[in-house]
Amino acid sequence: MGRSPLSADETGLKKGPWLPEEDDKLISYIHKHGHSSWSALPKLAGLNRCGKSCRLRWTNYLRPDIKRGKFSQEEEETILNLHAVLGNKWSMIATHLPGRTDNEIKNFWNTHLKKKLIQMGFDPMTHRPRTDDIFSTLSHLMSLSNLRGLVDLQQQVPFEDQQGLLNLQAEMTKLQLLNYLLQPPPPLPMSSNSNNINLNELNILQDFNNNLPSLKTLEETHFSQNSSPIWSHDPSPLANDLVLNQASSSHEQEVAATGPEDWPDHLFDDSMFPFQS
DNA sequence: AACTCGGCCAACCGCGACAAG
DNA sequence: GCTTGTCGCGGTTGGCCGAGT
Repeated sequence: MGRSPLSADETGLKKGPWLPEEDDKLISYIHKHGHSSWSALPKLAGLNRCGKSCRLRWTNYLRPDIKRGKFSQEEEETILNLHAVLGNKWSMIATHLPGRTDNEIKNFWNTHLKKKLIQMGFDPMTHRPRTDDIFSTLSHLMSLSNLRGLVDLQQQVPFEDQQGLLNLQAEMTKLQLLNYLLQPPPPLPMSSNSNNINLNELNILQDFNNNLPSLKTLEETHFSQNSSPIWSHDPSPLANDLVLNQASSSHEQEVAATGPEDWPDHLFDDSMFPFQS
């Protein structure tokens, strides 16, 4: 894994850091002939490297339009915003940052931005407050509203409070399903060409990201309105759409399209409720 | 001065997508 | 439809370098 310490592999091709002479050969060849075939290029250019290595060296380092130096605040914000929508699609993010390579952005993300988000208490993959924090904050809600203990609990509360309890449970279950569908980072609903994200789908994701109520809002709303459904606060109707969009299989779509009361038991297994154990 | 540690980045690997035969 | 070759992407890591002890 990673860069081999060896200078050449079993095929006799050189590996490891590039020498200035090699760079010169590659640049000179590409300036004269272009790079229509990377696999054929090394031989034609007189390089003892594999085509893959040449392509990487050119695209990540030698290309004339590469911008060097620190990322600006604007670039940093662009990366954060795009990552929130696209996830680890570095090449797609790079298309929005002229002069920056996917590798450079990936490195910047892994060494700076990811740590920054973690320090701020955000999950770097979902850009939401850390899941464990969510669960610790809401655990007291769930202790009042144990989905699997619904019947028992219902028998212990006055009849007039039961509808509120049901509402809360339904909405918490929805939140759980959403969380389930969003983690790991949402698989993008791609069109046939994986490099061309469907703009409508992108807009839905962006809108959802912008409109998803924060945990604080959810909690405040719930406590102020007591038993009102948490998701009724959502100013956007996109939450339900997103659940449907994130459901990649027909079965998931079927589940998402129905109400929590219709969802199958396997959605409520222990893995869905880490805060209960 | 010598050593350790951690951050950073260039470059490698594996894999999936795609095209051609 | 299957196989093979090529390309591009994302994840990973070796090694350099500066800061700290």
